[in-house]
Amino acid sequence: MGKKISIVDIAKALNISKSSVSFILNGHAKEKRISDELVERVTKYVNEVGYKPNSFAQSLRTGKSNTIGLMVEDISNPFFAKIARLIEDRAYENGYKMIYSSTDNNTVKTQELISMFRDRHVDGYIIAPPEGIEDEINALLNDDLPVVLFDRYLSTIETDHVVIDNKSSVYNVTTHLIEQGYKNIGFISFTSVQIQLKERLQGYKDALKDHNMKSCIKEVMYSRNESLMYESIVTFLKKRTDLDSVIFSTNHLGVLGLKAIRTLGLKIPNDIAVASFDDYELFELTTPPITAIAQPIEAIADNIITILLNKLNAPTKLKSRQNVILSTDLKIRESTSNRSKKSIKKS
Amino acid sequence: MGKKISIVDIAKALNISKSSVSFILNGHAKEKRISDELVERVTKYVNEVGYKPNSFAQSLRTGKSNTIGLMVEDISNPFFAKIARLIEDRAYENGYKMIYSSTDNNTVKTQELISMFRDRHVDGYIIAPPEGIEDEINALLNDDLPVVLFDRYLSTIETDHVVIDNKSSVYNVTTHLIEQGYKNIGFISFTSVQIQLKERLQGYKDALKDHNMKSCIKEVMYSRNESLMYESIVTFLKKRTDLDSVIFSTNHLGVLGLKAIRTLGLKIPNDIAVASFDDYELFELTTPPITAIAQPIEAIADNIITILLNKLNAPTKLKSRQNVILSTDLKIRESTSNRSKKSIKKS
DNA sequence: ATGAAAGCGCTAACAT
DNA sequence: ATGTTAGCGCTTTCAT
Repeated sequence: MGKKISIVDIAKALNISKSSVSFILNGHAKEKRISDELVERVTKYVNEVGYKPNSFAQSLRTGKSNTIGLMVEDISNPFFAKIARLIEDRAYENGYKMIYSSTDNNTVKTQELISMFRDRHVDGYIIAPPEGIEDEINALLNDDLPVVLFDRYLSTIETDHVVIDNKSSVYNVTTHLIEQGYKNIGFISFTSVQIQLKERLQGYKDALKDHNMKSCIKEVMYSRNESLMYESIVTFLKKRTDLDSVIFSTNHLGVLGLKAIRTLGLKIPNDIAVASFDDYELFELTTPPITAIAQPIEAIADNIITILLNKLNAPTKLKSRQNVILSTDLKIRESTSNRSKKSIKKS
Repeated sequence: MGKKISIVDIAKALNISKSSVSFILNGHAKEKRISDELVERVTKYVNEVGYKPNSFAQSLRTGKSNTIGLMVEDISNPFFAKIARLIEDRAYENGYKMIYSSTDNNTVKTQELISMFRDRHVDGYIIAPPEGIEDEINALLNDDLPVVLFDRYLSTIETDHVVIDNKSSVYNVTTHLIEQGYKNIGFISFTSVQIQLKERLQGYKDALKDHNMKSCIKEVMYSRNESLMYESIVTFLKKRTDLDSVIFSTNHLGVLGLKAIRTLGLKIPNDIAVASFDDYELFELTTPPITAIAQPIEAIADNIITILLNKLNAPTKLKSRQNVILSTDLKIRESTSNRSKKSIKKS
């Protein structure tokens, strides 16, 4: 079969040494001053027989795998799926393969994953890190492996990362709700010490504080069992009927929240206004459409892969750190439309 | 660094030969009748120093990569993203890594991808094949590489596949619309010879024929440029104001269609009833919720990976073929509710 | 300008 | 029961 042909075979066929073939194949022909005629002959033959180098042998020899490892929370989450797709395209263009995995924000699973990626000699790492993974990341860094974090970073670790301005994004949407006349704004997030969620929460708190309003926070326990989280939101909304609006801190929660609100028969925005982090196709198509904080997905992916490729190609350990903070786009839709008129009707 | 320790190092440290170490590591201790004491000593040491075999050397030697390659149309499409996630979990449980890629239904890109996967000695292939890829698939099969097709199959190729009953699914939803009193049912699909789309179309045609109704079909040209497809749908809907209902043949088209309908200011289901292939979170949350054909995602993923793992572990080329055809679940929602009452009002 | 040869880390057939 | 050894296919140093 085609795959079996090796560099020796082609050396034999052409009656030259395998190292010459290797040099030519790797573009060292010039510096080795190999005759153009030979180069020509080899290239032609290689194309003819469709020779492909054995990547294991190559990697075994060079220690490089031409692979980028991507670890996200959940590859089936639309936000991460889009990012993955964009990065994948750029990586392939640059001759890199991708291998990705979902961490479920589970530290142990992530440790295993990192270990597995290392076994496979992944050349570069792109990670949306869960909590408690500092040591493993540091170990990668110590071994001079390029790592780019995104979506969140680890405050105790100095490495490149691409994130968004979570705090001010939520500050803005909260302010928006306040300006629209909402008085009792709830905030629904996950129980988590992940920095991006903490920042989002802080943005909410800051905005309320600046307006002398009091907060109402619900932290849902993350679970792979959707209905558990859903029930948790339902219970909360049932209890806090005083809320006139609510902000969800992720698209995942936003979707669950919308289901809960629908089940409870609440009307948006009359009974309750809704805004969510992460824009999502769905939010445009609901009735009414949902106000959302849109992350600049293309820019995020673009920054990540650009930084990583740079590090991969860098002469050697240029110890420069790039921390990119991108801003978001608040898409104001009808789910948070002006409350004042309704207030008059209702109260 | 930890990664540098090799089988020779541990042989040296323990003052034994590297083959003994290898045998023990690969579980051949019994058959080689190696003393339990030695086994114990080696395992202990290995754990202590955190030795991990070099996967390239292993693969180079054995020709196995413990990797499964997955090729889907677009990994950021929720249907494929979910499938990928489910398969990934099962694969990891069984010691396999996943590497996946989006084909964009582009034959040339898929050829390159298959070639790349081969270079990497992927052990098994899971593919949602685009048109015109028969030769490459056959080549894989000829080399006794396990291939499982899904979502569609290639009629000229005999290989395992997992698909759903497209024709009767669409037949059913069409019949449902007819029973609800709809008289002018449109069908929007992609211009494509992909078998699953052809079958869906056929289901639609059959249902209309059985009820002596005439069809109205729009085939949208696929493009990575969303707005092109969107415009195409808008134009169609504007022209065919006689339609009282429409079926979209994929979730992608369904979402674009909903946007178009919203833009045109049409009310669902009064102005136009809507049903779509592929259920999707979104379809439950729109107002009204959209009737959809739900694919049994878990079952699909489960069948795929089970078949593949079986082939991977099979003694040797057991030439059994498994063709699984799963049935779908028609989720009837308000977007296709009874037309009779409205007809009275309107006509 | 070209070739010989070492060796990356591992497995397994073949000794002993 | 344990050790020796020959590669897997490639890159690259060193000789010529």
